[in-house]
Amino acid sequence: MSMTARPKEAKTYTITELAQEFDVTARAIRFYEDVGLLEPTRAGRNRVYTQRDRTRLKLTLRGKRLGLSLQEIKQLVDMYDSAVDTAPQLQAFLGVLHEHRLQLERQLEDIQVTLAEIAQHEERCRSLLAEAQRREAAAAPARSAAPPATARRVRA
Amino acid sequence: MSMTARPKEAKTYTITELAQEFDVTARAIRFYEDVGLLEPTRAGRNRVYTQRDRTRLKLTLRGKRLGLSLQEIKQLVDMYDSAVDTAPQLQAFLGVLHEHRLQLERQLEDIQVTLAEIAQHEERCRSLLAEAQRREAAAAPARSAAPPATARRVRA
DNA sequence: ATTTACATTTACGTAAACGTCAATCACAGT
DNA sequence: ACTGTGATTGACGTTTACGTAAATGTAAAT
Repeated sequence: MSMTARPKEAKTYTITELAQEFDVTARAIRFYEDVGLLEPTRAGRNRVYTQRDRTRLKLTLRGKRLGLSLQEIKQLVDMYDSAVDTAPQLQAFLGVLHEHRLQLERQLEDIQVTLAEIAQHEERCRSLLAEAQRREAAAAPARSAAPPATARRVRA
Repeated sequence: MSMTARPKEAKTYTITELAQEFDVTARAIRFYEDVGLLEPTRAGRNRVYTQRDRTRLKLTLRGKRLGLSLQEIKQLVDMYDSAVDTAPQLQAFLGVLHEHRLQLERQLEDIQVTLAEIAQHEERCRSLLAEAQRREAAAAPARSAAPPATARRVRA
């Protein structure tokens, strides 16, 4: 029986593994540790990241894509896996969640508006392009074997 | 007849008007001018913003909410109201639009995933809250006239 | 003619989020 | 024992996006 599977020990990651998986630099990952977002253990000198760290890194990068600061991300992530049980704590948590949701909903609106605008631009662009190609066809009549240079520069 | 309406001259804005309308500082607006996002004319020393400037400012702030840098915003906004007519230009434009759309779609996914997670957190939170309130009711029996202090701290 | 109240310009300051060395350390291969 | 190869640790540098303070101008109110 092969012994490659070790169910006892939870899967861990090195810094380069995480860096490659999420396409960030090791420097960035260490920086996230300085900020308090990650808390890897050590194997001698080297960092060892747990599954929890991996998840928090993932959430961190998602937060960044959404335009949050590392501090904001830390607040949220910390809340998300901290144990709250008293009523005031829970109320505060709900308040933060509500705020976060409102912000995301505003952002969602921004995105949808922008996507609609992009669709319009694309449409206009394609019609202008068709027109330009008609002009070109009229200017360079009857040459189907060797296509014009500019037309070849079109990317797929 | 009142002469407050002057259809000849297009509506313009002062820097403070725009600052108030969009809730940003005048400093920020001037900074956007340094970057090349706005090009107000002058009335003597003072800046005069056209409708076009207002629109570009609006787009700028929306871009910021989406996490774009001012440089990225400038590229996009410049493209959007620049006149392109040659085929290669149009192709390049379409390429940029495509990239922008891909990024927005990724962001939209991030947002939807996060909103779903928030909904879960809220649900769990409310159930824990209900439980906490049951515990509290058991600990402080029969006191409906003067509600307990902690329960009063709950925000609307 | 002052005072008041903004708007502008110039310039330095700053917080965030890393990048970029340089030096040290540790271990694997030869 | 020597030599990479890669991780770590300072420490300083950089870019972005303004904030903030000081000096100046200027139009309006008293």
